[in-house]
Amino acid sequence: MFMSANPTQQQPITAADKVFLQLQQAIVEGQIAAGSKISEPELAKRYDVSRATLRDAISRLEKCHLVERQANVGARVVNCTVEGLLDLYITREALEGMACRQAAEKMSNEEIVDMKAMLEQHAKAKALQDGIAYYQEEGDLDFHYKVILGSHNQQLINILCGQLYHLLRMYRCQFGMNSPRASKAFDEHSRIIDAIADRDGELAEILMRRHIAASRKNIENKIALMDAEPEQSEQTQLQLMQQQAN
Amino acid sequence: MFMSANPTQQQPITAADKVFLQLQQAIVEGQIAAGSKISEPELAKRYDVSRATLRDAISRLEKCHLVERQANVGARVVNCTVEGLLDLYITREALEGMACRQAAEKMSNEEIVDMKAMLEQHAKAKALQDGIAYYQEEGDLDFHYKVILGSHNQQLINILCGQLYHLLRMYRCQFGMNSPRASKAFDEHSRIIDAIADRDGELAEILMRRHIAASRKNIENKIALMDAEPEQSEQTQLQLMQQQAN
DNA sequence: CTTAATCAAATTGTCGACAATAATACTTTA
DNA sequence: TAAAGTATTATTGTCGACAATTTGATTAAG
Repeated sequence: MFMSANPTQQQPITAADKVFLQLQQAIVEGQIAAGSKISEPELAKRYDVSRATLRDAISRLEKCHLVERQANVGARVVNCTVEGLLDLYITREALEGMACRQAAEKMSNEEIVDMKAMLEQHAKAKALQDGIAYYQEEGDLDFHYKVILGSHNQQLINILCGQLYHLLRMYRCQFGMNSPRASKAFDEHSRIIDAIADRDGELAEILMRRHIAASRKNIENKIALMDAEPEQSEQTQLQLMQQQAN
Repeated sequence: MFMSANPTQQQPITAADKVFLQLQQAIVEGQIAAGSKISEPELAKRYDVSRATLRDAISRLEKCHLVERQANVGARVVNCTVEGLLDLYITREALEGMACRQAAEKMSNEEIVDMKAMLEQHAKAKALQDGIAYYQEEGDLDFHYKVILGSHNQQLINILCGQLYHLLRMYRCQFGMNSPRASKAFDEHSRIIDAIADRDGELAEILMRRHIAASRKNIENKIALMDAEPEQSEQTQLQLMQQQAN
């Protein structure tokens, strides 16, 4: 099967690392509800660490924009709003577009060969009609991840892989995005790699921006559709947003 | 005179806030040397706070990419390399370009009027031949700051104002960038505002990207020039990069 | 003399307790 | 009864001390 390495997950060294990773997963998957307050004493007891260690973990969650802290008040998990999701996609369009342009200029030939091989595997899985869910989730992230790394721009890599990546995962989990655009997305990925292989940075950026903008417009359409039929509750609306973005 | 509000500087509430702001300034201005190790016991004594408080301050410095921490080893101030500077400008080009596009779509008419008024003041100061240094430094940052806020995109605002802004200031201080492009930059600012006022997001993005790319190419030219005359020391080379970027 | 191993010192990670601030419950007053 | 003020409780911010790890210095072996 695919090697589904979580791009940003480094193995934990210290105790605060472990708590950070556990909290991160709990927040991304919604076990700790979006918008809920984080109680330091409670979580310190639950994870069996001191408050100092827990605070260290929380400060790292702040770095990935998963929680927001207020002085003398405490930390809250961010709440997933439609505006926040659109803001995130706009930001990704800018950053990943530029990363793609840089990748076309800076990737080594080996890296390009590796990426083509990865896409071949995706194609096989797709043809075999199995592992599609896998491709839809991890496979898509892997592709974007490799392009970002290919930029060889530490600033872009830090922001995209270190910060926005986990927030994106959170939105995908909480809004239940299942991506029926899988086959279309695969073709788009393919053309992007071609542009990179041709060392055509300008085209590579345009294609990546379109690729991400298409997902965003998909979401916007769903929103507009929901606004036209306002008999649904807000909660149901969010659940209806399943099967859409990639 | 101008109201030179530091865009991102919120007034300190807690002790860790004060230490954070002092350390931030010290690092940006080079009083704490780039690349140097941060000794927790030493700085805790110097600023007369406990190590826990100091560690909290350091974790916030990490968020602005001013220091990098390694488990069980400690924190170091980032070192200012030419590659890092170019990476930063590339990232700004992507993010501020998109912010400018969004600003053209989302800014209120009042905001646009305010920004035009600000540019008028810059023009007066420029005509009067005084305050030019001011315009070159704070004025330029104020312009970019207003455009970023105008995007009304919290993600872009957080990344640009909360993180990259201070790193950019650090590079400007340490490389002594004085921006002789002031008058040219002023014209570019002017055209960007026109595009925003016309609600032409596509043009606004293109102009902002060119504006930032021009500064980057200016830097790259200096580098190439220095590589052609390699008799200078690396330290001297960095100092020679004065008078260039905006 | 160089390299490896061992030991000592310093630094980082973690903990529990106290102080300061915010949130809640209660009382008092109009 | 409603509103404002006060007191109580709980949470966050800060501190000093101990444990674990790294760094360097010293010694031993090749």
